[in-house]
Order: sequence, then C-alpha cells, then structure tokens
Amino acid sequence: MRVRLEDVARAAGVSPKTVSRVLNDEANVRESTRERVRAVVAELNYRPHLSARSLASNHSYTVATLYDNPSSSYLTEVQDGVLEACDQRHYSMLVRPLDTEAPDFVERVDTLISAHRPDGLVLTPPVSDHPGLLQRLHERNVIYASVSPKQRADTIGVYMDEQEAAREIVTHLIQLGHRRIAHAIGHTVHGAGTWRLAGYRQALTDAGIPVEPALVVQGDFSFDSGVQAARQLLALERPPTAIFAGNDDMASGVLWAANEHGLSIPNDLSVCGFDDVPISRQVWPTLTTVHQPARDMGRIACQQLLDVLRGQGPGRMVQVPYALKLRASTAPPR
Amino acid sequence: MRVRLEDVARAAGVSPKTVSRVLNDEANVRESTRERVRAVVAELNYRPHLSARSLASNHSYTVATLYDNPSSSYLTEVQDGVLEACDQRHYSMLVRPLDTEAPDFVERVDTLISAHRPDGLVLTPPVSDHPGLLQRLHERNVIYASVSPKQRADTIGVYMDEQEAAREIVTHLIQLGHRRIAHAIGHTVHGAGTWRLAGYRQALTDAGIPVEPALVVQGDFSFDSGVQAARQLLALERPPTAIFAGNDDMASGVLWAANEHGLSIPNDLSVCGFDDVPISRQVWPTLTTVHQPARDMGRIACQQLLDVLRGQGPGRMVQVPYALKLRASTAPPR
DNA sequence: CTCCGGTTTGACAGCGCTGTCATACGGGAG
DNA sequence: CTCCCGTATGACAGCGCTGTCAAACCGGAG
Repeated sequence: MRVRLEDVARAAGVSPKTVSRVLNDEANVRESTRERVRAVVAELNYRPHLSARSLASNHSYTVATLYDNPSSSYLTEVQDGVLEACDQRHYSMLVRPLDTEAPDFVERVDTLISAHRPDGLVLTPPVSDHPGLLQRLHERNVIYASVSPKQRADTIGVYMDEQEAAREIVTHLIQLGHRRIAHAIGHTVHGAGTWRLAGYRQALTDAGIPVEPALVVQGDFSFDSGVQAARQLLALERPPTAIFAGNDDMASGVLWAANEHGLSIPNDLSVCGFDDVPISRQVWPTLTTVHQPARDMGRIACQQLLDVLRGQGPGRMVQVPYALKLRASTAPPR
Repeated sequence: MRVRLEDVARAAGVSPKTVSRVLNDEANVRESTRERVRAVVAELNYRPHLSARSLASNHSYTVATLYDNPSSSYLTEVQDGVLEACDQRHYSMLVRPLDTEAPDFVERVDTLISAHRPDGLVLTPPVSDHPGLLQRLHERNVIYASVSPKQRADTIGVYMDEQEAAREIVTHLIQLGHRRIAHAIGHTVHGAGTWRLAGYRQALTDAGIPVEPALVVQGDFSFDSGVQAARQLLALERPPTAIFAGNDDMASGVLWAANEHGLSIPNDLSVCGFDDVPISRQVWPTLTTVHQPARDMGRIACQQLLDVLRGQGPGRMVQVPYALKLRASTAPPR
C-alpha cells in the first residue's frame, strides 16, 4: 500500500497535522521537528495525494492554460513557460484547447472549472479577449492571468508593446528605402492583429507615406492566409516592394508565394514577420522579424497568477521587451 | 455555494448513492429514476468534484501524456489526438514534458504518478523507450500506452511500419533515377531513427545499390542537424543527388543548406523527409515526405489505454497506415 | 396469498488530507 | 516560585464523493 501522511507521522513520532504543516511550509513548527519530519518524508519517499489535499483544503494546486491558437510553436513556448513557473512552486498544469467560436465555449470552460477546480487560469489570446468568458470568470470569482490581452486595465499578466515593435520594424523597411510597403493583417479579433496594424500605419504616417488601402489585406495569422495575401498583393498593377506580415507563419506564406511568382527575396521583395518562432529561422531566406519572448511571457503570466493565489502581492501586468531580429529577408528595394 | 451531489439527490428525491450511480452509468437504476436524476443534474447545472470522486473511488479519471520531443508540431498533433480520446470518455489530460537524459528522470515520473495518480499514461518517443522507466512502471503496475515504441511486444498502443515507409520513399527516389542517395539519420535512440535507416538500407540493397558509409550521416531530428548533415554531404567530392532526411525538420534543414550552396531543388538535388508535419508544406519547394497520422496515433493510443482502464478488453498494439506524399522536392537527377 | 429471487435503493463508513480550535509547552517578568 | 503569553503540537471533524452491504421492492411461480 502507498505511504500516507499518517505513516510519516507515526514514523516521525508526531501528529499528522504537524507533518501537514511541514509539507506546506507553515509557520510554528520547531526547526528540529521540521527536520525530523523532512527526513522521514525522504526516507519513506512519501508523496502527498493531491486529490485528498485538494478536497480538504479547497485548493487544487493546479493552473489551467486555455488556448485556441493556430500557431503551435508559439503556443508550445508559452506552455513551457507556464509549466516552468508551475514547477517552481509545485503547482501542476492542465491544458485545454478550446474553440472560442463555438456556441458552448463559455459553458465548456465553466464545466472545466467546476470539475477540476483549478486555482487559477492562464489565458492566451484570443481566449484572453472573449468578453463573455471574462464576464463569467468575474462572476465566479475565478482568478486568471492573461497573455497579451486587448484590455490590460484591471488585469494581471504580461504584454509587449506590439504596436511600437511593429512601428519599428516597418520603420526599418522605410529606412531601407521602401515606400510601397504592404501589410498582411492577422486576425483583428486578436489584439495582436490590431496593434501590429496600428504600428504599421503609424510608421508610414510618421514618414509621410500615405496608407494605401489596396496594400493592406486581411489574413488570419495562418501560413495559408499569408500565401493568399501575397498572391493578392503581387497581382496588383503596382505591387509593393516590401510586405510586413502579421506574424512569422504568414510571412513564411508570403515567402512561399513569392517563390511561386519566381521572385528573389530580398532583392525583388522584402518580407518581414513578427514573433520570431522557429520557422522564421527555418525558411530561406531567414526572416527579419520581431522577437517576442513567448516562453518568458508564459512564465511571467503564471508567476503573477501564483503570486496572487499565494497572497504574495496583488499581481501586476508586466511589460516585456521585444527585440528586432534583422535577418536575410529584407534589403533595399531595387 | 456550489451544487453538490447531495443537493441533486435531495431535489430528485433519491439518495446520494443513486445520483452517483446515474452519473457513473452504473447498472440497476430504474429508467425513470435515471431520467429524473439527469433532469435535475441539468437543471442545477451540477458538475461532480473530481478530487472528491478521485479520492473516494481511487480513480483519477486522468491520463498523463509524457514527452521529451524536439518537434513541437508532431507533439501538438499527438497531444490533440490524446485529448480527443480523453474528451470522449470524460477523462482529462495532464501533460508533462521531461528530459529523458536527466539523472532523476525516472524519479520525476514517479513523483508525478504518486501525486496525481493518473489512471494511465500515454508515452511518446523517446519516453516510450526508456528501459528504466518502463521497468518502474511495471513494478508499480502503472498502465500505459505507447506511441511508436521500439519494443511492441507486451505493450499496447499504436505504431506505423516506418521501415517499410522509409523503404518505399527511398525506392521512389531510386525509381526517379537516383543512385547516390544519402540519408541524414535521426536520433538512433528513437525507434524512428533506427527503422528509417533500416528502410533506407533495404531499399538500396533491394535495388542492388551499395550502401556507402560516407552518405549516411548522423543527426538528431532537429532542423539544425539537417543543416549540418547537408553541409557535410554537399562538401563531399562526389555529393549525393538525393538526400533522404530522418524527418521533415531535418529535411527543411537540408533545403536550407542547399539554398546556402546555391543549389536548385529539386533539379540539383532531391530531398525528402518523413512525418508530414506542417513545415513540409511551408518550405519552398514543398517536401516529398511520408504522412504519419500523428493525431490519429495519439487518439488511438489513448483509446487503447482507456479500453484497458475501463475493463473493455485487453488493449491492442494498433498499426496505422502511412501514405507517401509526393510533392515538389523530388525529381529525376540531372 | 405466500414465497422466492432478482432488481432497485439507501445507510453508512471512509478515501487522505487540512481547517479549527483546544491544549501543552517554555521562557521571561514579577 | 508563580503567572502570563506567545509558540508548538495535537484532537477531531469534515471536504464531496463512492464502495460495501443491507434493506426494500417487485413480479411471477406455487
């Protein structure tokens, strides 16, 4: 039979409650007692039963990460970051892919919460922006941290100044000499889509270049939408000399379509992306992009959440820095 | 306060135990009672408390997926498949990234099992091949299903005939007219690395082509190792006319290195991969590869596991079919 | 009408832990 | 030496559910 807390208590000559105190790092245990208990725990290789603990304490020591994201590499990194933070504090992580468009979306999350009782949630976009969900979470007093939410007020989590980053990378294109710069937009329901578009517009405006509607085409952050967008742009009578894609997946799609058109990158067309996920280094030529520290962001969001859960402060909305990665897909126009 | 089973029982005018029976689809409940209880459950929006259930029943209704894999897209697909199977049967999934090389690897898994008490595990390569782990699992009587394990005997799960698939794709290269065909091997601690190499050798041998040691270079399934391997191969005095890479990530690396050398694919060099993960369609030119139904494999492995857990049969080692995807990266040699 | 066996239902304990509260301890002040 | 108060420890109940086993019920055979 497995070792229970009671067994540890007996072996250490203390009461179960004292063992519990030691395990949970509670105050008011004599140091010598603490050490003795710890030794027995190690000797017997005791591991607490999480369900029992959860039932008794009304904490699950679990964080659930919710997502509905097309980019698996971005997501994996965020997830890894969340896991890292969880591990540090002996929390465990539950993952839940969701369809934010589904009619029963909120109810599904509700069920998850009722069943598993996670102590808190980490929301990644676009889950972090679903008004219906956020409202329900507030109603139920569920604590959550958001990664890159549209609305940062009264929310804890992590974000990056995406608009400024987008402005900078487009400015880089302008400095190279480009004037006809297109933008393949990502999902505008994501904050990311909106901010990156705003940064693009701002860069052009700052440089006195008019924003030409034909050069702004809709996509959805997927590779395929990048291909479509590029096809559309390259078919224009006066095609752009540079394309700023909403993210690296789309930028890779742009590269692909450019190949299809027999264009040489970056000589015939400059391309840049956003995120700096692995594919940006795996396509030819490597993509100029903005580095988004996704893993750090996952970790930080989860840390903020855990701080609040453990009563260690109110939790903050932390800003992380971006970094331009100038690689091989951008050059002066011919 | 949240709705408890007792509340449902009171509202339905039955005992808690009867509600429990209905919720768990147990026999010996009159149909009319069952319906009444179900109606109340729906009306009160009752959700069982998983920790309580788990504590009382000694089942956690949780499956843990263990991995240590460099390819995030492969993994995400497998994970999605596992989740799909879990959802169907109202199980939940816990994920756990691991480092199979770490000295405390087995102990970490041990802790996970003791703490969360998953009813079963889904192991993905290379976790599925770690002898120390498997032994511990047997000792502890932990039930698991493996995805593509090296040893299929006495194990449930799912596999694909990778050797035969590799043989077929290399044969495809031979039929195109290639004679100097190289292979960039994946990790040979993975079954995948071994099988694909074996298939490569067999295809050459079957065609009466000698296996040239210089044309077989070691990699580790990563993009970078594909780049390295290709650089090495292309620097040979008599470079190959075709390279079969251990997986799509490596094949993408080969393409990248070929670009670096100014080679035109597939005219100067044919390249093929294995797995059919998204990147194989996102590079230029699109990769000829072998489709591995990763999502299905995750689902099937988990289904086998759940069958065993629920006493519905002994569980099997299921073979899934592969499919050659002939795309744009292969052509006759010049 | 009684008896019998299977079916349906319920009473009750207990899963392994923690919260609450009472008690014991121990050292300094008076 | 006694009293007091903060610190350390333990007794006990109970978290929400299910396993076990006993009881009630029901329909058909005798």
